[in-house]
Amino acid sequence: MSTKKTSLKDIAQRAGVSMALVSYVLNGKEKESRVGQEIASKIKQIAKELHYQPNHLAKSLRSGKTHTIGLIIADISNPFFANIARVVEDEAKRNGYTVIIGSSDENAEKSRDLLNVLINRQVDGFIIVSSENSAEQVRDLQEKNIPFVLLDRYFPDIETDFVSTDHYQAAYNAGAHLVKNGYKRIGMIAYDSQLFHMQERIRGYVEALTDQHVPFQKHWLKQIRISAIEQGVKAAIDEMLAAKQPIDSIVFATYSLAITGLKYINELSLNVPDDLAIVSFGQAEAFDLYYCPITYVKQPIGLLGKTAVEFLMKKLKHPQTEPSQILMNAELIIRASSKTKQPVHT
Amino acid sequence: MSTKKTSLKDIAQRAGVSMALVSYVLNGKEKESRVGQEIASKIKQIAKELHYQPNHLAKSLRSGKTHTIGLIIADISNPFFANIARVVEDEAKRNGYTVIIGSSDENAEKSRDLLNVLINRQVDGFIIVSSENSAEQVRDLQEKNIPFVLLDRYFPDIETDFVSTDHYQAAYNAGAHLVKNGYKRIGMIAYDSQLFHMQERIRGYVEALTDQHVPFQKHWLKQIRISAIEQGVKAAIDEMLAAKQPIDSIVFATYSLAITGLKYINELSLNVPDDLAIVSFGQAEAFDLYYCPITYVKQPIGLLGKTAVEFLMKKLKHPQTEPSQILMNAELIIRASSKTKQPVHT
DNA sequence: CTTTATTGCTTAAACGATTAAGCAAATGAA
DNA sequence: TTCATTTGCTTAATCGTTTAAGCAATAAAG
Repeated sequence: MSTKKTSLKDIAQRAGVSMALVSYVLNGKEKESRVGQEIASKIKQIAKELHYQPNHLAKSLRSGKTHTIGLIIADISNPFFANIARVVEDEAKRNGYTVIIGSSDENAEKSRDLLNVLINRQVDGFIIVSSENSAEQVRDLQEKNIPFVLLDRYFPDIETDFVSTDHYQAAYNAGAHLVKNGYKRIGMIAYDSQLFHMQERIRGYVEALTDQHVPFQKHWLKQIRISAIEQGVKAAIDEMLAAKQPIDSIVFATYSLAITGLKYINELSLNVPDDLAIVSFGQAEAFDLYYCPITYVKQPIGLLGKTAVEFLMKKLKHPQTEPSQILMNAELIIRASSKTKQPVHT
Repeated sequence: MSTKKTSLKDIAQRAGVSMALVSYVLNGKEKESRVGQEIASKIKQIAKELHYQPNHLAKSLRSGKTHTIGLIIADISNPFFANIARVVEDEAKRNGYTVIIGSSDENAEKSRDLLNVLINRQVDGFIIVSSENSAEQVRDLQEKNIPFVLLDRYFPDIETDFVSTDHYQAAYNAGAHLVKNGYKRIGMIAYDSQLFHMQERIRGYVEALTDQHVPFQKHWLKQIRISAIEQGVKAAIDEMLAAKQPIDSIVFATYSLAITGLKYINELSLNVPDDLAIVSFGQAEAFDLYYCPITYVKQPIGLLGKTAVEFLMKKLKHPQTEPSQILMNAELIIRASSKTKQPVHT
C-alpha cells in the first residue's frame, strides 16, 4: 500500500549499480555510454517490475525544457477557439508536447497574468491569440527571448512569427458577394477594437463596397464595445433598420456578434434573407441549423492550428531564424442567407 | 541582452547573503525565520530590480506539489465540454491551480495515455469525464492514491468522488414532457455505450413512458455506435419513420446526436414539431437559433464544474476523507420543438 | 559574572533526474 | 613485458528551490 513512486535511485539500489547507469540505460544511451549487456537488461527488467515512470519535473529542471506550450486564446467556450484548441492539442501531442490553455477574455490584463503564470511554469513557448492593447506583451516576450507564434491576429508593425487568415480578403469577399447578389445597403457589425484583424475586416468590407460602386455610408458600420455585446448589437440593428434607407443586409464580423444578432433578428420576426441578408465570420453548427443556413467565412481552422504548432516547433529548434509568417485564405461558404435579392416590387 | 533568468542565487549574491534568507523573505517567512528588517527589505528591493520570478519546476520538485490539475474530457471542441472546461479553468485559477486539458475522444486507450502523460508531469489530481471501459483506469488511480473527481459520469459500483447530473431524472422529465404534450410514439437516439450516464438516460426515458402508460416499444430505442454517428443517426431516423407506426417525436441523448439528427431532419424537409417533435440533451446556440427552438435538458454546467473543482480541492487537502458525491438536477428548457401536439385530423 | 534565550544568519541535504569526468580492470599492440 | 586503448562502471556537480539544523553574537536573567 506504500505507494512511493519509484525513482532512478530505487532502481539503482535494487540493481546494485549507480544511478548514472540506470539513467543511461533507460534513455537508450547504452551504446554511447558503454553499458554492459547483462546489467542493461537487468536494469530494464527492474524498471519494468517497479513500473518506473520518469519524473518530468526533474527532467525539465535539469534540461531547461518542459515540452509544454502555452496556448492563449480569447475564450475556450467559443467554438472557433475550442476548435483551434483541439487542433493545437493534437498537433502538439504528435510532437511530444503538452498544451496548457488559458482564456484571456480579450482582456490584456488577464492575458498578461496568463503569460506570467505560464512563464513561471517554464513553458517552452506560446501560441497566442492576442487581445487588444497587448502589443507590449508581445515585445516583452521578444525581449525575454521566449519563443511564440501569433495566431489569427498579428501586429503589422511588430516583426513576429504569425499564422493568420487574410482577414482583409475574407471580408472583401463577403462584401463583394452581397453586392453581386443585389444588395444595395450593406451594414457591418464589428467590434470596436484596434486589433489589426478587426481593422482588416472592416477595411475589406468597405473597400469591397467601394470597388463595386456601392458607396459606403458611414452609418452602415457599427462598432460594438466588447463589454456590452448584446446591448450594442441590438442598438446597432435597431439603428440600421430605422434609417430612412434601412439596410438590406449585414456582415457580422465575428461569430459571437452573429449569434447575438441572429437571436435579435428572430425576436424581431425579420425574415432572412428577404428582410435582411446575412453573412458572418466564424463557423458552427448554429449556422447550419438556422432555418435559413447562414453564409459564412470559413477560416482554415485545421491548417491554422497545425501551422502555428509547426512554426513554434521550428522556432523552438532554431530560435534565431527569421520569423515565419503566413496569411491563409478563408473560403466563403455560400448559403441561403445571402441568396440573390428578390426585387420587392416586381 | 543576456536574458538569463534570475534565480535565488543571483539575489543572494547581490545582497551578500545566503540563498536561504532570500527564500525565507520572498516567501513571507521573515517573522518565523527571524530575518532582520533591514536585510529583508534589501532582498525584496533587489528581487524587484532583477524581476525575480520563482521557478515553478524547482518549487514543485521540492514540494511534490505542482498546483496543476488534469482535466480529461471527451472533446474540447464539443460545446458542452468546452463550457465545462472554461468553468474548471476559472475555478482552478481562483484556487491557484493551472489546468491541463486533454481530449480522450471517448476512447479508453487515449484516456489512459493522457492519464499517464499527466501523471508523469506530476499533476496533483484529476477531474475526469470517463470514457467507456475505463473503470480499470479509475481503479488504478485509486490504487496509486492519485486524487480525482469524476465529472458527468461515474461508475455506480466503484466508490469515488463524483459530480454528475441526475441523468435518469433528466431523461425521465424529457420523456414525460413529450407524453404530456400528446406525443404517442416517442423514439430515443442514444449511444451504444455501457457508460452509466447513457444507461441512465435510456432508463429514464423508458420508465417515463411506462409510468405514463405509453408502452415502450423496443424499436423506438436506437443505439448508435460512436464511431459512425452520422451513418447511424440517419439509419435510425429512417427506420423510425419507416415503421408501420412511425414515431412522432425523438429524444436525442446527446448534443452531437441532436446536431447530426437535426441536419438530417432538415435534409428530409421534415417539420419540427409537426412532423417530428424534438427534445435533446446538451445546450448550445444551435438550439436557440433553430427555426423552431429546441427543447433541451439544461445541465447545470457552471455548478458541475465549480463543484468538481471544489471536491478536488477538498480531496487534495484531506486525501483520506470519505468520497464526496453529488447528483444535480437538470432543468428541462421547454421550447417550440415539443409543443403540444396538434391532432392531424381535426 | 555566569548561564540561558533570543536574534540573525549560514550550511547543507533534499527533490529526481542528467552527464562530464575519472578510475580500474581487461584487452590489444609493440 | 610495457604502454595504450577499450570496456564498464562510479563520482559528483548541476538545475532552482525549501527547510531542518547549527553557529555566533548579543541580550536577558540569575
